[in-house]
Amino acid sequence: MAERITPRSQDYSQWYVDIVLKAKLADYAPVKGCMVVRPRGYALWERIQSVLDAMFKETGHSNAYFPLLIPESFLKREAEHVEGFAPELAVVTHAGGEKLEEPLVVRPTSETIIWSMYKKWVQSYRDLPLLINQWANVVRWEKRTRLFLRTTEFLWQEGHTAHATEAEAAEETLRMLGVYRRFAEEFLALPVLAGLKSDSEKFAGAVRTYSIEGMMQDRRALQAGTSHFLGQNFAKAFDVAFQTKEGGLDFVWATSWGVSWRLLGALIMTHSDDKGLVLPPAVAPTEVVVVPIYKNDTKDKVVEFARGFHRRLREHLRAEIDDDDANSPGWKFSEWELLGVPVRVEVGPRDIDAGKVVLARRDTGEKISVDAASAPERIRELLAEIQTSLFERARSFRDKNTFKAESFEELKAIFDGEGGFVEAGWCGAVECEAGIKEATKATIRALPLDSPGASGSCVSCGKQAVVRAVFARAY
RNA sequence: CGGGCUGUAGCGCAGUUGGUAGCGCGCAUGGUUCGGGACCAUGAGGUCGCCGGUUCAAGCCCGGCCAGCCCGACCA
Repeated sequence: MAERITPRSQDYSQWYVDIVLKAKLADYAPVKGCMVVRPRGYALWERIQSVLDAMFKETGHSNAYFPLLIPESFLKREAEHVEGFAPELAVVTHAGGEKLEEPLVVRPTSETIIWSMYKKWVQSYRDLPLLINQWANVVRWEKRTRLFLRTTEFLWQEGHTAHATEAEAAEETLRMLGVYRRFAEEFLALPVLAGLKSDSEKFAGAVRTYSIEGMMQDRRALQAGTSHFLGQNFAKAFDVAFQTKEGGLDFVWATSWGVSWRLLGALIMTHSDDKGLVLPPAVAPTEVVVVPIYKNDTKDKVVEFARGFHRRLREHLRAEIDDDDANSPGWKFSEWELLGVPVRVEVGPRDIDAGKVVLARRDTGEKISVDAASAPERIRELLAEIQTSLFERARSFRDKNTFKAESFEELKAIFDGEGGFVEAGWCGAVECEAGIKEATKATIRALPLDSPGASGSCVSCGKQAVVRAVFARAY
């Protein structure tokens, strides 16, 4: 039977859920809000991990691991931090058959336990910088969950760095934002807007929060990664001071930054279509699949050829072959499209006789017949083309749906319509930000880093703007 | 935490005025097929979300509970 995917035009949310379930990326777990990542989804996460991890190492970071359970009192040391996270904590009160003296919080993020350790490890400027990342699971008891985008438990990485100077920490914050941006654009083919968060959107306990924001196909924004400049907030809360080179005593300057498996949600909602998943080749666990097409009398010849061809492909590519007898070629075509494999090779008796194979692109559906001998090279070119083309397509969609608004009426009109990213002047007042959210459901996604700065008047109150802000409805 | 919807085979669903459960897909076996989701035959698979009530009899009626998803407010 056709595994029907709800079309995007009919119900975008349901389309997203259908893709996740039917492309076998994940499934609902028995616990509310929790999700099982299936092998096809986990393979994607592993690709993300391996590339990002290499980028972190290149920028001087090392991996470590801190415990899942955090003494409840640690969370309370930083006032804003506890206020921000308290409502969504899972707390262990009993263990080993007894009530615990002090409840243990299942980490919603690891700043507090990490800074409690940094206190032991940092005495001198010679101990700095401390550049540590961890790959971990965290738990946040969210009211409303969505596969990959917001689950009760999720996998992520969190970098936590300690520096001797404010400037160095500020530089680190932006460096890692840059790493995220480059990773999103070059690897995931996601064009992202990099910028500063407004105070109301910043991380609980941060001085400044930066993020990268992608535009999904429904024109809503998705925060795809964050990098926080924490100032000396956590150093003060955990009393992490060090001897400076000059002999003085100073609190350490900090950053933290993270991306989660939410990136998979961003990938899906940016590139996929009504036939299923569409993956950028760089992230696709399988880059190319070979589908032999045969009748009874040609089966041996075709399968043998296809297997040989597959072996050649495997020398340089992540290649699979689907020579399962149970399904027809048409069924296989649809199935591999659903699973998002970027290039499909079709090999039948006609092709073999002509010394050709057919290459089918997942992103455009286009098919070309090429010489079998040069096909592996042609496939590699095609994969590169697909990678570029997906990025360009997404960027062009985003640019087409990015607007400037000079007045509240203009801004409102855009969000009364299809929405998108709207750049507008902002005076910096929380009342104006809240008023716009009230009227349009759009929030400030970012104050763009490459923005020309203040110009014109605030889109809400009309006073002199201090920054240009990008508004959008967000996930 | 509000609003909506839904719990019946692995999945999607039907089940009439209450009468003791069925369809499609999938799955298993065998055979025929195979260039865009093939077909035939045979077969396996169910404490109808849970508890209680009404009744000779409950998937269906009544009461309560639980769970899940989707939509909002809050968040990666």
